[in-house]
Amino acid sequence: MSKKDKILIAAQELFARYGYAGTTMKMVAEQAGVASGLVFHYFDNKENLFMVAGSELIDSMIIILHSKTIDCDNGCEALRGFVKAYLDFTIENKKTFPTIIRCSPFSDDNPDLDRKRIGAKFKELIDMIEEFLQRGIKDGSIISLPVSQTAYMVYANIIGAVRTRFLAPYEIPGLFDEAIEFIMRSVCVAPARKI
Amino acid sequence: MSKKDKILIAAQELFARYGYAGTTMKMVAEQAGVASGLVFHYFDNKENLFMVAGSELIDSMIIILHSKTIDCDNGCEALRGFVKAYLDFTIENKKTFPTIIRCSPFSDDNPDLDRKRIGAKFKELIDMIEEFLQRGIKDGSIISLPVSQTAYMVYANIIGAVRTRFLAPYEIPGLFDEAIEFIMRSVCVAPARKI
Amino acid sequence: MSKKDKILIAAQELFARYGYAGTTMKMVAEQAGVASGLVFHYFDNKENLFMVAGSELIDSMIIILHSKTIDCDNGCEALRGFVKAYLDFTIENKKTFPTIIRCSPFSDDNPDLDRKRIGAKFKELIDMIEEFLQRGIKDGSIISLPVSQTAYMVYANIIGAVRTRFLAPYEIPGLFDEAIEFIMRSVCVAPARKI
Amino acid sequence: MSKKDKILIAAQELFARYGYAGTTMKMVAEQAGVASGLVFHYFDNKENLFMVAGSELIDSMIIILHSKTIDCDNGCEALRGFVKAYLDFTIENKKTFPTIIRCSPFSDDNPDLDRKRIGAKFKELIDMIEEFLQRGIKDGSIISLPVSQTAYMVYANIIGAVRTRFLAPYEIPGLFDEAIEFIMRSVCVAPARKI
DNA sequence: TATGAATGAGATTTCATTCAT
DNA sequence: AATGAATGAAATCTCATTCAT
Repeated sequence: MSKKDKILIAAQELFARYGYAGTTMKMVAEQAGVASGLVFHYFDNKENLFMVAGSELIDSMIIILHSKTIDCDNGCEALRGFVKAYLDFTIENKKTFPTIIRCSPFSDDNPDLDRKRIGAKFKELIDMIEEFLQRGIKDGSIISLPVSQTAYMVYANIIGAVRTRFLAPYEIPGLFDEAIEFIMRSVCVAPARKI
Repeated sequence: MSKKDKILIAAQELFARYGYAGTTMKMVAEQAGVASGLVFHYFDNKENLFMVAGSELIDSMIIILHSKTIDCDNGCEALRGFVKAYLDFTIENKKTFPTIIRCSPFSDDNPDLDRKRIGAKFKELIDMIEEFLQRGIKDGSIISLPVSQTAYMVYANIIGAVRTRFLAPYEIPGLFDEAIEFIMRSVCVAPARKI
Repeated sequence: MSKKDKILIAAQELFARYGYAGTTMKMVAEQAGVASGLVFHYFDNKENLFMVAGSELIDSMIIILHSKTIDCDNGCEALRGFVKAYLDFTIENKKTFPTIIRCSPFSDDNPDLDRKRIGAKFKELIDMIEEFLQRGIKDGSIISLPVSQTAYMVYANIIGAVRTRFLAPYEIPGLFDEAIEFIMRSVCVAPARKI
Repeated sequence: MSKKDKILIAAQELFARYGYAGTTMKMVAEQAGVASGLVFHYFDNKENLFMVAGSELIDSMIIILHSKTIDCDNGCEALRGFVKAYLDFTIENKKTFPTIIRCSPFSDDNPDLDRKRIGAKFKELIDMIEEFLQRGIKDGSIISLPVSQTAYMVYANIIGAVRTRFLAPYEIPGLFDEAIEFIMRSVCVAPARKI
């Protein structure tokens, strides 16, 4: 692995564990096994390193989310696939995922950071949800509802579930499964409820 | 107002706007119009000031939430009352509310902070939700569901909605109203759906 | 006991345990059970409090040393009595005695302090020793030696023994007894050695 | 000279003159002609700087003491050589030597400091004295006496003499010479007394 | 590309001291 | 005599960043 990659991975893990302010450039250099100057050589400054570290994680997540929702039968199934894939991704990347939490526009970590670039990527996720909702309403698998606000609420559910699991000290078995059901119940035309 | 109170209010506003790391003790002292030493005289250190600032806000919120849910007809209505009162509170205290976000156990701001004391207060909120769910299931206003996980998910919805409104750069009209409907649809026995 | 006395005793104990820099005026006030302002009311400032605390201890020691050496048969016995009384005093006042160590001109604690007044009292001790030596040389109980330098060396022995016992982490049984013998051997005409 | 060395020398001189509390890291940086951050870069914190400054001085002293006592004819001569070399060292290093006084376990400067590491080095000195005494008793140059306690007392003499010279405001010509004689008289089999 | 010495602004915290009551 | 709120200078320490090599 190149030293540049080592730095990026170190940054992703450290920002995940210690937050933006709690992570120093020296810590990143040490964990990556390089001189501190090299971190600046490749990433210019701390904010940029943080944003690149986050971007890179989100990009890989977005690719997976697309692939997991590409061939779903209807809007409701696509939505379920999206939520499940998202939550699975957080578990599979539990050492680095909190960095995504922290660099998202929903973060409370360092409000001074310029999250425009990353904000756009998160918008992409919201747009995917909106699209699924729209499709579901059309194909009859999702009830009639205001798509824009609901898309944010679906995403808000994911945010909340992920934060509860990753940040809060509460241990709740089956939380992620229940998160999916919670959303489905709210937006999908439940089979049992169909006359 | 006493200087101690001035310090606390300054802290609540500054932590809300700039986060934990972004707020300095000097900023607090200046905004409160006191010497920096006085901040330490009353609050010992930055972490304690942050926790006291957060605690005090949560306490006042909890009192309101209790009063707004005390005489609801059934579990579903109590739950709706709780969620609405919570969201209303955030709007009425928009200058200071983000401090609650930041000192909550769901925060990603400074993972090193000892949030035990405050975590207990948040647990109280979760417990209120759980109790409403239980009551609703018994009185037939809420569908049968796993109360513990669902309580967390209801709270996760609130967290997500509040974060979207307070932290994210997205402007979504009617988001809070929709948040209430989203939750109600997921857990309540909707009149339209009865038989 | 008057509050003024309580403050003085608190100061003597705290300076003994934590040194000049390690003791704060607030600590003194707390241990004495008074408001911090009162410490300043009675003692003006920290340096003065330290000096008064030390002076008072030395004064009481000097009185004892005089009384214990007043009726010795010869110079050698007077010297022995002095050294023994000094060492005994340190043991009987072990909670406060280190304050004498710290405010003495032989201290390395805070070289900026003005020790003139206290230096004079220590000179009194050196003078006592010198007098005993002189008497002993005259009455034949002490060998011929340069009294001035030797007086300092006798005192140096006491200083060293006391520091070893009170400050160093070494536990040496019988050190004080041996200190007396060490001095006696060096300056007295030992009975066994008399032809 | 490297900047690291400059810092160490500045520290040794300043701690010697102003004590631990009286020396600030800024003073050290200024005297060394470097930025304050560099002092922390190399020595982490004030306590460590103090201990390293002291250690380094003691190490060089121990080497000299060994070399000056290596080929003495008997225990008494070795002891005399040790004491003389010790006192000479303090004079030759009078600008820095008080730092050794202050970081020794016999110091009253800042009782909170962790002197374990340095205490071990001082124990080495005590052990040297004990060895000389033992040798002297065996070879007949030193009288029969309890070696352990006496070793401490010999060292106590050195401590006392050095403190009187370096810290006290008393000017006593010939004090160090007399210190040697004082010790010799107390422990050695004086030629004149033989037979 | 790679190192790590070097900088210096700025943060937290401490604490002697003052002063109104 | 007694309190403790209030001040503010100064100390320790951190850390992003630069730069010579």
